[in-house]
Amino acid sequence: MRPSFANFKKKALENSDVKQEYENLTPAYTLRKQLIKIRKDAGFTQEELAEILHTKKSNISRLENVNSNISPKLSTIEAYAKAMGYQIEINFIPQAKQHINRT
Amino acid sequence: MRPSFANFKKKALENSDVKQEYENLTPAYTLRKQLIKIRKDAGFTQEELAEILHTKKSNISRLENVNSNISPKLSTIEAYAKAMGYQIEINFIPQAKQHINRT
DNA sequence: GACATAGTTATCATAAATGATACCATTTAA
DNA sequence: TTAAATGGTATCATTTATGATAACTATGTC
Repeated sequence: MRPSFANFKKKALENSDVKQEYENLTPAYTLRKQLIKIRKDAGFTQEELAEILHTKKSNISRLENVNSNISPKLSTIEAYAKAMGYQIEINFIPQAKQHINRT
Repeated sequence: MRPSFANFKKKALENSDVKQEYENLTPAYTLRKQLIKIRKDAGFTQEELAEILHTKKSNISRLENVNSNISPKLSTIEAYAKAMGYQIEINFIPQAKQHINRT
């Protein structure tokens, strides 16, 4: 395989639906979508929420944006939720044991 | 009121049942209790968990300890949970509107 | 076109979480 | 009574989230 094609394949996989679906299951991704939803439902813009939290809209954007690779503090999520009229609840779900798939 | 007694009352209130119950409802407090529970249920010591997470037991203690006033990162909670065989799930619960209590 | 609104991205400074080390308290077993 | 095991506390260094500012895209309205 020529290197250029290998490189193309690698980059393609990075943006593939497989990776996309995998990332959609990540707590961080789910969280951001939830944050955006409760803000929109409450009828606030990023700038309005920022003012309530005494911060700037750019910071709210960074928090909500999927592309940002930060892992927010629990208190940040709490404050965001409270400002929009929500409490947060964290549940721990037992993981199913992984086993090798023998086809 | 003499200052010494005022000071005593202040310190007493800080440790009162009222404050205790109030803090027990906080997500941070609930979280720590949940963390400790899943670790104990899985049969691990702080030191054993620390080794899995490539860190030190003192850091695990700080994370679990109620007296510590840190607000952990989401990724930290995730890693802890995963190491003990759990996934985390964050739910947003609508807050009941506060109203002034007119007695 | 000009203008406002809503959100994004980049950068830098600051605050806070985390890592590492050391030491202390308590409990339990030899 | 020692010694090991478990957990807690304090401190410092490092990493990282957050705050603040500025510039940008995209959209809609006049």
